[in-house]
Amino acid sequence: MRKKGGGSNLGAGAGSLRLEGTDSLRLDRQLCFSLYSAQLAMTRAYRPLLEKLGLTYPQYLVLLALWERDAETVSAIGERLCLDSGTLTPLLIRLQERHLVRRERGPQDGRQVLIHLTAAGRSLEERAVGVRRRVMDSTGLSPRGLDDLKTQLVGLRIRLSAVEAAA
Amino acid sequence: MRKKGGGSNLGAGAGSLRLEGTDSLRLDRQLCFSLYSAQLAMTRAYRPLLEKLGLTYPQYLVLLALWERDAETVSAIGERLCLDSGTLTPLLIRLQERHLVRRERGPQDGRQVLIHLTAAGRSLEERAVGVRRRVMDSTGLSPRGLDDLKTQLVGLRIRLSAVEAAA
DNA sequence: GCAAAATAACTTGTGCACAATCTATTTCAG
DNA sequence: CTGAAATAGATTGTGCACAAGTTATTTTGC
Repeated sequence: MRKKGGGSNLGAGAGSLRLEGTDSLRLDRQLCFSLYSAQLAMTRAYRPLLEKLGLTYPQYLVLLALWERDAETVSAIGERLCLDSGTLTPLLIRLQERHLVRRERGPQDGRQVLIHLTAAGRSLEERAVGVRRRVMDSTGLSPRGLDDLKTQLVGLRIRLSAVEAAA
Repeated sequence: MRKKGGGSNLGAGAGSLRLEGTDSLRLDRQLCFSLYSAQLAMTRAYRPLLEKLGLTYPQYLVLLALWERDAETVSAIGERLCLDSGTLTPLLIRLQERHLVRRERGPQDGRQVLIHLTAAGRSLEERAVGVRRRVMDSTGLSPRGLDDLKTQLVGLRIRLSAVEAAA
C-alpha cells in the first residue's frame, strides 16, 4: 500500500497540465464528496432518534411537508420534496400502513390521490420538534450559521437543477 | 387544495410557544432538507454525464478514492468514504464486472480484499476530470466559493459524526 | 498448539431514488 | 359524442445505504 497522501506532486509549482487535472480529483477537495458525506452524516444523526418514532428519514421529510400543509396530492408533495411518484407511492403506502396518513382519490379528479394526515400523524409533530432540536444542537452551529449554510445549499440546489432543466 | 404558502401565522409577532415550536419545522427553514435536496440535485447533475462513462455516482466516488490511492482494502476505502462493506462489496463487484477494478485477497492477511484499478479503470480518470469541471461550472460558484462551502460541509459532517460516536 | 475472541469481508432483507413502463382518468379535437 | 393525447399514480427492475447475521481468517490466552 502506498504512503498516505498519495503525494505524487507535492509543491505543485511547475506541475504539468495533466498533473494539475488529476489532482483536481482529490477526494478531500471535492464539493460533491463533502456534500454527499455531510448528507450521510445528517441521516445517521437523525436515524436513531427517528427510529423511536418509527420513521425513516425520508418519511420524516414527507411528514414535514404534510405538517406544514395537509391534504395535498402526491405530485404536489413530490414537487416540494423534489421526488417523483415512483419514490413517494411506496413510501406513502408504508405511512398509511402505520396509520399516519390516509390516501384518498381526488373527488373532482379521479387520477389524483390526496394525502391526509391522521390524528396519529398530526400528533407526531410535537415529538419531531424535539428530534430536530437535538440534531441541530449537535451541529454546533448558531441559528445564524445554520440559516447561512441553508441559504447557500438552497442556492446550490437551484443552480444545479436549472442545468438539468436546460438539458 | 389549500393556497400555496400555508401562511397560518403570518407576521408571527406575538405567537405562542406552541406555534413557534411547530413553525420551526417549516420545510423551507430546514437545514436538513436543503442538504438533502442539494445532494439529490448534485447526483442528478452528475448522472447523465457519468452515464456516458457507464458509472453511477457512488461508483464515481469510489473511483475518486482509488485514483488518489490505489490497492487499498475494502475497509480502508470504506473509512475514507464513510461507507461499510455491506454497501461497498456489491458496488465493487459491479466495478469488477465492468473490468474497472480487480479484487484480490490480501497476501499477508487472507481476510482482507485489496482493490486494484485496471488499466481501463485508470484511463477513466481523464474523462472524469471533464465531468467534474462541467458540473462545478454549472454551480456558478467561484473556486473560492466552492472551497468555502466545502469547508463548511466538512465541518458539519465532522460535528454530526462526533455525536454518533458518542452515542 | 488449540480453543476463544476478534476481525474482514460477504450475505440477506428493508427502504429509498430513479428510469421505464403501465393503467386509469380526464381533456381535447373533430 | 368519440377517439387521441395528456395527465396522475402505480408498478417493475437496478443500485445504493444500512442493520443484522454469516463465513473465513487471524490473533490472543492459556
